[in-house]
Amino acid sequence: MAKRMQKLLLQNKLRMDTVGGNMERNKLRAVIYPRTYYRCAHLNCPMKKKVEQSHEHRITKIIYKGAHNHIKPPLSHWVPAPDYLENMASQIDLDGNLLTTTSQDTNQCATSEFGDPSVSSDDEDDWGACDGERDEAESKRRKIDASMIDMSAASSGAHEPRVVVQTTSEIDILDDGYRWRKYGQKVVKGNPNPRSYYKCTSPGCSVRKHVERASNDLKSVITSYEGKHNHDIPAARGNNHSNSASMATTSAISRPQLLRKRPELTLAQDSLTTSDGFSLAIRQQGLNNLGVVELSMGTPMKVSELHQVHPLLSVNGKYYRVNDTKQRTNQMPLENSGQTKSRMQQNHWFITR
DNA sequence: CGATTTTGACCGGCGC
DNA sequence: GCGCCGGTCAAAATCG
Repeated sequence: MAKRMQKLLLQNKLRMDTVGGNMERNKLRAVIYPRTYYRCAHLNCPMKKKVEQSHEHRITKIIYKGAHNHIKPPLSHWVPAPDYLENMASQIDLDGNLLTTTSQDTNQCATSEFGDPSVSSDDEDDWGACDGERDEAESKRRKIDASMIDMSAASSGAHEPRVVVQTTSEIDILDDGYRWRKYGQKVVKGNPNPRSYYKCTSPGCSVRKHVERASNDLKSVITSYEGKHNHDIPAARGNNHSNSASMATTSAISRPQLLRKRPELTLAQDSLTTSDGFSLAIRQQGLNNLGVVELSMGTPMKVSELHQVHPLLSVNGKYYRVNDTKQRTNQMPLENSGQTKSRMQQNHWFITR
């Protein structure tokens, strides 16, 4: 115990010693890993998005921050954060949203519009804090993370981007439908809150995630997923300790109960064009600020990536479990409960509840 | 008793 | 070359 306290104290000391000089590091990183910053075009909507790419224009990391505070508009999704805007181009991002512009990370300070006090340490320097007191260690850590991703992507061309989900919650672990085994816990520099490491328990599946609370906001939980599941969502087990990391620290609701509350949402193809606008939100009961994937009229949507890492989604505030049914080709039976049913054009998607 | 968590040790990359 | 650091391993402990 004393040894751990000593270690924490040492880390805090190091943190104090190494603040400053962070701007230079970030500038260097921006050159290596250009970023694109977006915010929702809707008036006063706090939803933000950050896309990090390698030089090969491969998306290595996407961070969603906040949640939309409005109903999905018929068109338009994201606009570049104005203070980062330099170059303009068209692209479609990983989750299929049509991005009308891109911007390169110049590491400039954002305006107060992006100075959301709830922003975690992972975002704050990028989205608006820029106060010169950013924690160097955190910056370094992010640099290392991005380097690992990008190096792998460059060498193999097959590395999946890391998906980072941030939420405000007293709950640590997102119940994403998969089963995880904790294999480590570490106090990382710049954050007194320990980071927990999890592996997917499915044989042969190498997906990992880590979970930590933001250092500057104890209510903010950052979950990073790495890799793609090569299997379906495991069936709910009996009333045992499945997903015990989650159950132990989060919910009093048993897992079978949770699953019963999530009707099926079936994915028939990766891409689709919607005839009606709505949003898919990575969400969990009691949690509000998880990543959001938007669908709007006429916009192609690719959710296979997200499906691989986080299959439990909500549609317009209702909970769904996403199943990849490419093997099953046709639609699943509709589970008519008398509530809303959304049927996408051309039978690509069937959403039931 | 099997599954999972805990936790100290270890490893490899990186910066100085 | 050394030390720091994040990530992982693996034995012991704990849980259900």
